[in-house]
Amino acid sequence: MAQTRLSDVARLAGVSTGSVSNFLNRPDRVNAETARRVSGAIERLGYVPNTTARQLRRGQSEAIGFVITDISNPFFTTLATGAAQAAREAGYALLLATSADDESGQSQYLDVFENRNLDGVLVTPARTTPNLDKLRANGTKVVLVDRESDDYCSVSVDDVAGGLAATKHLIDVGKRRLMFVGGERRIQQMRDRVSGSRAAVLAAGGDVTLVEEHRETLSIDVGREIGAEILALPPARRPDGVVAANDLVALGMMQVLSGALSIPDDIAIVGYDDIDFAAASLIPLTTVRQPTRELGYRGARMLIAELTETGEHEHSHVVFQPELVVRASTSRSA
Amino acid sequence: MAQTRLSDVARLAGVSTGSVSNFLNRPDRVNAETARRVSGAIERLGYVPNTTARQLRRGQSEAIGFVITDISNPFFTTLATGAAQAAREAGYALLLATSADDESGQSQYLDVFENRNLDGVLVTPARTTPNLDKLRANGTKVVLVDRESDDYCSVSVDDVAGGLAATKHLIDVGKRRLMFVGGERRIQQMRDRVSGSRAAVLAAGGDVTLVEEHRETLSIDVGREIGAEILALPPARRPDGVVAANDLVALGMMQVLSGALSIPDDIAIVGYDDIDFAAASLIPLTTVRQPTRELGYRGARMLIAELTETGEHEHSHVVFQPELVVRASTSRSA
DNA sequence: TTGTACGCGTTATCAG
DNA sequence: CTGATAACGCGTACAA
Repeated sequence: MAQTRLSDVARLAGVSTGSVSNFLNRPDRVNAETARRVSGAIERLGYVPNTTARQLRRGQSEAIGFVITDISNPFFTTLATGAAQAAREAGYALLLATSADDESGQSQYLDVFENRNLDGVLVTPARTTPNLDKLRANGTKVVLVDRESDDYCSVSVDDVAGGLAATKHLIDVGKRRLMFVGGERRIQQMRDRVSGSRAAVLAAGGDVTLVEEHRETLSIDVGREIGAEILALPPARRPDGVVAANDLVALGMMQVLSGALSIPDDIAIVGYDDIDFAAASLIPLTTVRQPTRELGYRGARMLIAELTETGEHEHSHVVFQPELVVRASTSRSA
Repeated sequence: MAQTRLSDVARLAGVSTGSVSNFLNRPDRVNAETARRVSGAIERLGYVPNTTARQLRRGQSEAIGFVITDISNPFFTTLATGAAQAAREAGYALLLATSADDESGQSQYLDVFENRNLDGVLVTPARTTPNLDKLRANGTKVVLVDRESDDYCSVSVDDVAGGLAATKHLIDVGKRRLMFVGGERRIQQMRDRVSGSRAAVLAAGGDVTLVEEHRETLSIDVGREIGAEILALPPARRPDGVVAANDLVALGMMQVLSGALSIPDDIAIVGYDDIDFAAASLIPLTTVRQPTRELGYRGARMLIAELTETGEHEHSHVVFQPELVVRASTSRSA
């Protein structure tokens, strides 16, 4: 496609390639007349610099990656929106990839980026833990989002507090037979939310019970399944309060349950994340709000800071506090 | 940092760089013994080829781009999922970008990719029409998704049929005072849906009326606004049937309306797209289903085909038919 | 079959 | 401030 290159511009402008490059990258080092001519030539030729060559030369891509483990969950896309904004502001490209849980069951996860020599990646909790150390050894910076670790920079939310707040709220509105619906126990995040939930139950004293239900994935469909299971139970054994580990399951459960039971009277439901659809439900969903966009934004900022900083790097950790948003799914007055 | 390179592998294996390269790219041209040693050296060094250099040399990136105009709309993420799968299958990377409607009001749209020398991009309808011709002149292939044009390959859905089906359905269930809620009229897609809707009204004869409401964006919030406006109307002037141009607005409207009116008796609502949340609503939403994932998948396949084909290119166009999915928001029996 | 050498388009260094 | 030139890491003729 006969790409017009730097040297073409130089020739047309009657200057050297060095000057064109300078004009592009350090405009202050080139005199006005030269600048004018170069700029004119670029215009006339419709020249667009070749990023690949620049990358090769500079040894960096000015691009960061973010793999979305579940793109159908608005929580992750909101995270991505925040990250994208930070990237844009800093002149970085954000390479989004969807995690490939392909047929073989093999999750490719970060392999997608293995090759694409990004300057850094944002990593969220997932079933399959990628080999972060290998990535780092290859010179790629890593920042953990919505997850903590001593070995990496991270931005996260206090999940123990979230689980606790959700559960305490149910107890406060008079619920006693509680159920916690969570995801993979392997994910630290899930363990934290559960332990917050347990702590709340413990603090409430003897008459509150908590049963736990864990599923591999937390989707609307899974929510429907669990809802159906609850309906199949004899009424006396049904929970009267549910803490769901994300809004998707909560919404799915609520759909099924609202047909047969009264929400929040017979059964109250708390979700997690506060995705847009939580507030938009016909019975608005009480949920634990995470500063989702902010999470993505700060994570990306942190990553870019690490990329541009000189000298020794010190891992930093930001922990946000979640906020319980009370709506009609747990409270008549909300 | 000190990235291990091809020559390091060559030295350790005791062969030339050419042989290592051959081993990597045309394994058939290298003898077994050499292959063994190269492979061993790669293993030992943890060598990963530098994609940037390869790109520069080969003049292509094996990456395609897709910009999501509204990442908070699951319709687009589903589209992306389909495209991602096709890309993955073909060994391409899919670069997702979120369209930057930044503060300045300037939509950057495809500019994000301008520089990143992708082999091709997938383009969806948007307020700002990017300069596709310029992109193409630069050697980047373009395929339109969910939108048609003679000058580019495209995958789309028959929007006239969709608007018609939705509207006819409302008329069939006895609605007479219809309302169409659409987005920017500049977008061809919107015009098509409206004209389908009008055609249905016309076909129904005299006693059916249709009012149109157009908004710049079609979000849950906008749906709530319009819902509130409807409630503010004197009952006799309220529509009894609404066709919304996407599920988001429909869901937002339904939330507000369901508080004061009976759905579908007082007012029936049809959405568009069939995102997951349409079926998951407490009153499941009747909607016009688009083969969304398939749309993304086919678009990407088409693009990749164009990239790998030799000889003359012939633009191809695939048009899917939408399917009305009847649920409780328009029919008691559903 | 394998090795050598050159070039992809850019940036950075270093004289001038 | 500008120009020449050497890398960046890899792929591929071409020669051996």
